[in-house]
Amino acid sequence: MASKVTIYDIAREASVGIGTVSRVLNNHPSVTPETRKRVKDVAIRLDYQPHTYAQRLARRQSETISAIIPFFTNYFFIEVLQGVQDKISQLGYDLVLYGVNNIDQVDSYISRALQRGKVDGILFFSMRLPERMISRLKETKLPMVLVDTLSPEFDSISVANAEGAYAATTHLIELGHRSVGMVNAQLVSAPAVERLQGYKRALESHGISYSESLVKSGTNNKADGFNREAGYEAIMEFINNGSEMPKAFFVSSDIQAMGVIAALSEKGFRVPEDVAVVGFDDIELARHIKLTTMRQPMYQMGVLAIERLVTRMSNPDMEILHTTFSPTLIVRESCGALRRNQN
Amino acid sequence: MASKVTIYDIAREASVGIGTVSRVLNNHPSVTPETRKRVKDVAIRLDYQPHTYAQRLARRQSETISAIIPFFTNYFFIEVLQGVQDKISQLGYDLVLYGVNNIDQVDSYISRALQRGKVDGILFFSMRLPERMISRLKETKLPMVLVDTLSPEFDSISVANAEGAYAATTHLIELGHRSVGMVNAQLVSAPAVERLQGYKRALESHGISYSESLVKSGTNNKADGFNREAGYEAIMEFINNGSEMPKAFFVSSDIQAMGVIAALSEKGFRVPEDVAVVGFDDIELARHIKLTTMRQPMYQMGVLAIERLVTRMSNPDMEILHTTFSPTLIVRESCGALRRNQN
DNA sequence: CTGAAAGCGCTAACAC
DNA sequence: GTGTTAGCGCTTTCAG
Repeated sequence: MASKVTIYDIAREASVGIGTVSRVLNNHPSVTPETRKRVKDVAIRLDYQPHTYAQRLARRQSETISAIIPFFTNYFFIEVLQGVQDKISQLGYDLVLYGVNNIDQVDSYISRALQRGKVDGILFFSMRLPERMISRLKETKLPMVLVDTLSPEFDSISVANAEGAYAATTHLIELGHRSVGMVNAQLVSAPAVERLQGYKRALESHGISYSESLVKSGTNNKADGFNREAGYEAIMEFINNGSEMPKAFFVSSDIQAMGVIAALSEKGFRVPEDVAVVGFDDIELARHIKLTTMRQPMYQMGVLAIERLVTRMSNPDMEILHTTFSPTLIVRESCGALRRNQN
Repeated sequence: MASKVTIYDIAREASVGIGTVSRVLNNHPSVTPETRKRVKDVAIRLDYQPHTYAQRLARRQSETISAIIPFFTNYFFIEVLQGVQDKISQLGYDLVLYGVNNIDQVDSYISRALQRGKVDGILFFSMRLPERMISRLKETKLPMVLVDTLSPEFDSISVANAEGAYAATTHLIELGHRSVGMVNAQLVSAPAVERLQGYKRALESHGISYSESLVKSGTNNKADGFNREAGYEAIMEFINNGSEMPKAFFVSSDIQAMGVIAALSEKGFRVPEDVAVVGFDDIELARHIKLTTMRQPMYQMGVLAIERLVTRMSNPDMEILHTTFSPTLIVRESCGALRRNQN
């Protein structure tokens, strides 16, 4: 029998008014210890459970946060999501998930999250925020934080792409490489642009001149070029162009690095002996294929995203904050550093 | 300014009662076309949005489904989740996600989902349903469907493990192998038991006698032995035992197969030339490492899970249904079949 | 400190 | 057809 116990039942059994019951249940101070105990006992005996939606309606608060995430970035978001989930349930909030399989769903999900009273805040992941939505979002004043994407109008949590690319490239240079190429994603993507900058800067700081012919992207633009095939194609371009193969590559994502390595070994280049490779992201896969890469603190980013959101909720006029995390270099075998050390 | 428009505002502006407004908004038939239009126009002009929780309270329906999923099965659930999400939003429901990072969270999440009126149904993934929860679940009569796990008391969607194992093993046998071993997970896991059965049955049907010494598990029991290290260890056991290495392996999961292949190549066995391997799951990784495996129709399972749940919701006394999907063999390079064909 | 009463915004049964 | 009214279950004044 589904418990249909309401505060009225408790009030009757405990011979008090519903107001008192409500106070007890919400730990309101002004209740005598005696009545408090009496009410509590009855509540437990009756196995009372509050009706979530009645509370939400009366409190004018949803205790719910929704996350709009692209399912196609898979690896990244799943780890961030774990941080989000842990923090969110620690706070007693609910997480309603809007997983985007198709970019067209974004608008409708935003609209849904915007329904009056529906959620207290939104987390928006990895996608460009549609221009036409910004004003609506601003109007409703619904707190939102962006994760892995940017907009001057909203708080954001992201990763220092340029810095990470700088570190990755520098690592390769310090390993003795003077000829380091880059396999990048499409430049429509902000992270791709930033990672390219970091790469250039690293070259520059080490007195190596930048050569456009050493950076390739592939043509497959699924996920803005952050995909395995694009990595594969990029290497093939080097080969088909007859250009000389660099001795090292910084690749803008691990998943592309997969393709890079496949193409390389298909063409007889050994990694890392002939060509060293460093990726970006540290997806779970990276560990398995022993890829040296830049790790983003994904779980932490999730946790912080919720913390920031909650802060914003209780402090709507707080100045907008953009936080960027520094990725850390994870040295595995694909860069050749370990082997070198052993000698 | 956040729209605070209620049906009262609409009623006033359109000079009708709130009942009529509600009827129009809910497409109730008994309203004149004229008033219907008038009300609709006002609603649009005022940018009216229903208050979700007021509706849920009044309708005694949450239009929400919650999914309790283990985050540690990563690859599998994320694909299933896409099916779940697509179907769920097509039905206009909300998905509240309870991601389990730690098995202890299960009880508390179930309790939360069980809160009066909170959700219309639950999807429970991949984990053993805690015994002590079964009676509570039954009592509340809240519809629930299990995905990738079983209990006689609830509807379930799962994969035909024995059948898949049979197919995988048979494939190896048909490739000419008479000595095929199995690397299995821990037998506390139902899928592991079933996959072992399928393996045995395949041997038997092809007149090959089963030998216990050909199946190993490794000792790492994280995720019930469905992990990379366990696969690695299993192969090492073969080597340390001095037992002869089988020429082919059926491995109970792709992630274990990763470890198997790593161990094999570390010990100088080439895959598939020296040892053929077939996995199970077809996680995304499998494609990258060219692993032959048994594919589970994950997206479809997600879609069906929601369909089943919705059916159960509108038909509580329906007989309990257990659906099993047949996995399909995906031939890639690790089994040696492709190479063979080329000859 | 506590009870009564007035909402929160919507649905649905009931009259006319 | 349409307006009125009574809830849905809880929170929160407002008296006392």
